[in-house]
Amino acid sequence: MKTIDYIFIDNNLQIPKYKQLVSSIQKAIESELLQKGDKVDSINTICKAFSLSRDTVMVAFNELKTRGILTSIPGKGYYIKSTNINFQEKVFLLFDELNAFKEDLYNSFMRNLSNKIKVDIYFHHFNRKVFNSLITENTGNYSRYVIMPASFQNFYPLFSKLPKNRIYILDQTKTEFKNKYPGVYQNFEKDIYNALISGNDLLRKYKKLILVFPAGKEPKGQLKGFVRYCNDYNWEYEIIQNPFNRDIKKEEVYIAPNDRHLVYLVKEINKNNLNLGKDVGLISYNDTPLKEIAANGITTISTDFEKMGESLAKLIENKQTKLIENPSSLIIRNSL
Amino acid sequence: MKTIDYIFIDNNLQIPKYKQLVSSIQKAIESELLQKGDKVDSINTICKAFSLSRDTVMVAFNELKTRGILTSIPGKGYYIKSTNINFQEKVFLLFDELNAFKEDLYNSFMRNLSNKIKVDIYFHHFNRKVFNSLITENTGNYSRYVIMPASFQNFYPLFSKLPKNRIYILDQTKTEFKNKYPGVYQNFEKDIYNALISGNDLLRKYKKLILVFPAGKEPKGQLKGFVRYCNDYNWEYEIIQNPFNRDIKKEEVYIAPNDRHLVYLVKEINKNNLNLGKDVGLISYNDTPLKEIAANGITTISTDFEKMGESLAKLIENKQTKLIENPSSLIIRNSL
DNA sequence: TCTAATTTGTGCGTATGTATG
DNA sequence: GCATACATACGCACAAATTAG
Repeated sequence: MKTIDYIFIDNNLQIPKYKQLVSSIQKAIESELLQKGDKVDSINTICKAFSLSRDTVMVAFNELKTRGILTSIPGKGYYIKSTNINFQEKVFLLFDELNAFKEDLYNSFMRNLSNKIKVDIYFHHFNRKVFNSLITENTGNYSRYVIMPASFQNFYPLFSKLPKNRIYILDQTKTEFKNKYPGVYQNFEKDIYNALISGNDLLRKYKKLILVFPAGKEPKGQLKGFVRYCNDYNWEYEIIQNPFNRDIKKEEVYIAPNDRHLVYLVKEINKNNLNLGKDVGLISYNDTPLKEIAANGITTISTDFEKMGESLAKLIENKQTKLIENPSSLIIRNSL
Repeated sequence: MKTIDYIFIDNNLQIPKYKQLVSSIQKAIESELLQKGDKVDSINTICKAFSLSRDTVMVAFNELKTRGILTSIPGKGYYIKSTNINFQEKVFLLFDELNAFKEDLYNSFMRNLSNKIKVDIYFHHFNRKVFNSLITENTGNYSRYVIMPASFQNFYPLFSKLPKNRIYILDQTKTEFKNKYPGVYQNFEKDIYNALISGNDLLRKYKKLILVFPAGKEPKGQLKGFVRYCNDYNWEYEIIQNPFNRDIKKEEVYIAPNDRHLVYLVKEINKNNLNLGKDVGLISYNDTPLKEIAANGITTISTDFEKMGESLAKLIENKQTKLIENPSSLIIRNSL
């Protein structure tokens, strides 16, 4: 029988065998007995050599895989992928797209996470195929999976091979999987509804509300909440796909979730010598520092991305399984 | 024994041998070592030359056959049928940090890249250890490496195991490795120098230039270019680490590369009833759409991130090895 | 081309101890 | 005392990938 000199298993010890195996490999890396790229003995040889169950070795190797230390190639074997044994956890973070307010979310998430946790970031760009392949390709290589599903439907089957209780849904959720997966989400419908109510006094000087809703990436809850508010409070309203070539009239309020639309609207309002915040109202979505000084202050409906990052980090650090609704508010500035 | 110079098999590598064989042939076609119609060495010569099993070679050749790259003539041998290889390019993209103007750069890069190329994005957060481990851990997993080295020194040794001619330096470069690696870079010193010259007429109404330079992440070229301009044009100048608690006086111009400093300055200027663009000047760095409407328009020194993404995509698509200086300009708005 | 050996990956069943309510 | 859930450990079978002869 082959002798393996870097693994030590003691049956009488209190420590579970698979954990002894994990720390054996770690120590072998520390003492440079095992180096990057080295092949580790196969599951079968190890379980025979130490009379362990195949499963026990598998459990140990899987943990090392989720920490990024080992990698496996079916039919070939296990290899040392990284000699950095400091990370206890590796997080798979799947965003929809890179944009300005992700900066706050991501930085707050990283700041609130202990440095024993490593985060890899991916983007699916609202492309279902990319979304699918990123998840399936990275299955098994991370200890936590944080996923921003955008408005994709029916993606549970993708999760079937991910470890349960290690999945977190970010930003969006549906009633269908409430209480099914933990995470932090925006209640889009409620947020816009309540934000508009809290702006009732300021809105009174206008006659018509216009939501700019391109209907691609935007969450449908926004639309629902807007329509519900308009109906409940007897507003004349309109939903448009974009503001371009539109004749902007006095006593209109525009709600523009997209920043390029926002910039266009501000410029058009100035060009037509309309007074922003008096003749025409403007409400933006997702706050960034610059909106405080843009057009003398843009009123914004925004979820608290700092808080979202913090809540997510806490969920992961403390292994909690809550579903947290992220706070949102209307930040009132001169544009309304 | 015959020497075969276009096949490379490494038994210690984690990649299956037949896959190494497939990519050897592909790379030989790419580099025009093998051309359409060429005869490939026979299965027997290859399996003897590299001590492989006959089957291993067969598996590789069969895969190349089903992909339409090879064709076989019984009794004669294998021939290159098509040089149209569509093997999946994977790009390793290492950014410094996630921030608002990366959005433009990244989106333009992705838009200009053919969609068969996959991009994984990483961040080193100006942490040298993270920078090192991300590169070493991902060595061998990608066909292209795009690296934003920030102001790190002496990182060539890290590149030794990366495939040569597959490395691109982004955003920063040093005279030391000009002409060594292709890429797209900002000439920070020249850009700020020329931008300020192009603003000479507008600057004339002020007396003192103040650069807000936190001296951490910011490239030193900015500082050098600023000082050189001030000396060449006889300006009174000052360099401060941050604008907080500073008494802002008339006839001062602030150059604020950091957006939080920018927002603070605008608010302070308003609070002190100073007239932005008349009493006090303000120049920002890195343009984003919102800066057009912030404080009635913020004058900005900015490299063209759209162009940077486009140039980078073209370098990769066309396998060029140029080092491109990205265009930069002073975008004049009301704040100066 | 066929057969065989080795390896990872997955699924299912079983058993034991421990913690929780 | 009982039911339940969870972690640990073992055994077996089968699928799919890799490599060899």
